[in-house]
Amino acid sequence: MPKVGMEDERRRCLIDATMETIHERGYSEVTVAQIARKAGVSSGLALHYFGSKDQLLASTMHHMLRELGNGLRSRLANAHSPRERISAIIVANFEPHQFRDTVIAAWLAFYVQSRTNQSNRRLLRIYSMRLVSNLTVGLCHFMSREDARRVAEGTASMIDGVWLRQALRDKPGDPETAITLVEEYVSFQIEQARQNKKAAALHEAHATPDGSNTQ
Amino acid sequence: MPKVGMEDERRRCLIDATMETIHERGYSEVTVAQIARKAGVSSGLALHYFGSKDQLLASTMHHMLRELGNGLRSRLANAHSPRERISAIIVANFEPHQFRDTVIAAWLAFYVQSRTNQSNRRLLRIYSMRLVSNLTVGLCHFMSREDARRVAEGTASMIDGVWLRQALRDKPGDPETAITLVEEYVSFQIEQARQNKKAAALHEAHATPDGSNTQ
Amino acid sequence: MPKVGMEDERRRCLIDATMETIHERGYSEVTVAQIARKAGVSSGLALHYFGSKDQLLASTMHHMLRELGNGLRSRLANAHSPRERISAIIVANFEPHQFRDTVIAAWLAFYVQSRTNQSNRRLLRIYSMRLVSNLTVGLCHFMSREDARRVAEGTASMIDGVWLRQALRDKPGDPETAITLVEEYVSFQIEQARQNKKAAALHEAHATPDGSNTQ
Amino acid sequence: MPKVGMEDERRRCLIDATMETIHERGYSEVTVAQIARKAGVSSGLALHYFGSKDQLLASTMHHMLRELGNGLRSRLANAHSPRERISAIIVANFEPHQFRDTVIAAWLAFYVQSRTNQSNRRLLRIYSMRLVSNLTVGLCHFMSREDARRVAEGTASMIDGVWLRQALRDKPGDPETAITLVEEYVSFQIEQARQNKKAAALHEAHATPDGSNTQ
DNA sequence: AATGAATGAGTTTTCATTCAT
DNA sequence: GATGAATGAAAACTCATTCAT
Repeated sequence: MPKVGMEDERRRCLIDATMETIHERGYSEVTVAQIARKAGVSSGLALHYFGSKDQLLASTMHHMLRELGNGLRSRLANAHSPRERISAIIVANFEPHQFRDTVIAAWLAFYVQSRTNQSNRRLLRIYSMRLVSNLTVGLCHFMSREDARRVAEGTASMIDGVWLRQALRDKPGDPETAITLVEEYVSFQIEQARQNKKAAALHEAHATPDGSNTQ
Repeated sequence: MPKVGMEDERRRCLIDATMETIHERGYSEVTVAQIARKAGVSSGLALHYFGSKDQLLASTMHHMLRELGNGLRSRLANAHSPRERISAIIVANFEPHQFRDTVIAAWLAFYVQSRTNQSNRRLLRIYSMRLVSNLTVGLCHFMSREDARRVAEGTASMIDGVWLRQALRDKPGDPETAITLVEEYVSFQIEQARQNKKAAALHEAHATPDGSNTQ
Repeated sequence: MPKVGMEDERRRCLIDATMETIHERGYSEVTVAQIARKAGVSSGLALHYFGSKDQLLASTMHHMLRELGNGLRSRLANAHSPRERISAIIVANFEPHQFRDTVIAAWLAFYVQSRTNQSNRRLLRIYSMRLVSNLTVGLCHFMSREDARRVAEGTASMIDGVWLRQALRDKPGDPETAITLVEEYVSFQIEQARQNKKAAALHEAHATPDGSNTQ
Repeated sequence: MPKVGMEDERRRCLIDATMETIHERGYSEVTVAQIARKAGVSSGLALHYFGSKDQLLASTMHHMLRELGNGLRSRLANAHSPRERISAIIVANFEPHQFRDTVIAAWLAFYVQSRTNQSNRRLLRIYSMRLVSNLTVGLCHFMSREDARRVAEGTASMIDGVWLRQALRDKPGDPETAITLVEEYVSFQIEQARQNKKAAALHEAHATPDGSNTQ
């Protein structure tokens, strides 16, 4: 009994089923038949909607990136200072809906698999660069551009590392703890930058009390 | 062209070929035939030595864990203070031989795949717990056990995250940069703990002006 | 060219093809591809229906046992005396549809192969014990239980032996001749039992001239 | 350490190992490696001695036929009457050395497999025809040639059937019981023939009291 | 002579994809 | 649109056979 407008729901349903199947069996063991069964449709229909297994997988990754992007965008909309923007980015990566085992499993699978899949790789790098770039812009308010880049990279590494380690845990992930861990790293770096600046200014004052600028 | 006594060399050769094939094609696209071709042997021989594709993959993971463990052990042997031991653990994770694209690719593949493979999972968790435990022991010299645990987890996350992100880079990884990033995190945490302790002591002094130390 | 509702016919077709392939090539040379080709389907479909080669072979044996059982049951339904029941059992084993080269070849293959296959062995023993038990019940009307057992075993041996020898013949088997051979054995045994009984009765009469019968 | 005259022993050893392997795994599961391992030699040597797996199997069958033939010949040498010769043939088929599970298993395997192997088939038919022919010659002393053929065939069937059924039993076969079963069949047939002849003679006497012979 | 490492042809099995219904 | 029967290409795996040692 075909219904109008069913298609979008079915597609969504198949994408969810794809993530769950990756979670349950692992990326390399996923079959179209399993996904279709979990989605409650025939394997023929799954292929009909997405064209091929590869395209179904690619669409799933697209979907996940879009969800993450949407979350980030809405978090950023409510951030009104550089520091808040940095936190918004971190929090967006541990949104309860994202930081679930199913999503984590799918996410890592795509992450690793992207190494050898050009089109997925491109997508993921765009996302990843945007993340680092957003962080860098925020951090630039507190430190040199060079340092900001480095700290942004460190922050991104820590976010990704927390995800990766969560994948092997038995207990569901706790966004709070994860956020605290990353926030702490950022805060230390900002504080350190502040102290360095102060020290530099002090040293400056001592070295050139006549007000001449050595830089 | 059978040769006697070649078995160990051949096994090693096949394990290397497995890592390279994972690197080149991705875990889910690996076939025994490709591995065997790269190792310069017939697919029959690969199966003969390892029993099955699964066991070849498992043996490869075993091998990688052992290599990493050996490196860590020899680094620890030369570390003579708690702080040095912490650094030794970090450095061991970015040993030039380990921090190569081929090894990184294989490593991540197994990491993610272990989520759905019980025996691999067990292996990896043992390794992972030992890493965090070693770090915690070292950090306990500078902070409370609770904090040490948290910082050790953060350190491990950052190490894993750096690996993960390196997997998607085009340029070969730079151990120096990676080590610096992680070391900085640890140093900040230790420094922070030192300051907290000092502050606590100061506060204590105020509270008990007679100079007695209750802790 | 998929058709709905074909499954049962296809399964039956594959089972027939299995018997024919065993007949033509011998059990140890049978391949799924040959069976599928003979049945006019792809090897994938054969596996799809039966799960594995082993299960296809097991299903074929099941089918043959069921056919034989059905034949026996319908023959027994029309038998109205102990002697007729014995004959019914014998005739059922040489039903023209069963006593064909193809069926004989498959039958013997399974028989011999069951020696080393636990689940097939169980099936075949159940059938074999039922056959001997049925014969024994019938023969008990003419002789002691002990003799009946022995004669039943002899009858079964002869039936199986006739099948075995037919397998190596060039000419198609002749049910008539086969039945006569086995019937003759049974008739002799029954006749002998009758004579023994009479002799015993006579001897009894001599021993107890008053005519009383102690038996 | 090659020894002169070892070859024959090795060949014999491999043939025994072949029979045992057939017994343990079943004809269709036999591999050269298993046979060689059981014989305590390398698979290369097994092939070196026999040329190929097929030839090793064929040699094993040859060997078994020769053993059976030798046994029969020595039994016949001690038989001094037609009736004794018949018994000798029967007994030879249940010689304790022959009527063992290992030999039975191998024997049946070759029997069934011969259906589709021309050279084995030829061998087996020669043996089988000789058996029936020997029996027929013996039985001709007691009945018409036509009846003798039929009874010989029945006897052979019963012998083969007893072997076949023994293959599926758990308990080791009992030659005594087997021999009794077959002997009984032969005795009945001979006795019956004797009675028929007497009846015919009697009837003859009545019908033609003048002594004329109607053939 | 004897080994067993090595091969590669052949077999089972899986699964994405197609297509008649 | 929707199904799932059917295919066939590709993969894992087995094993007889070869051959350097």
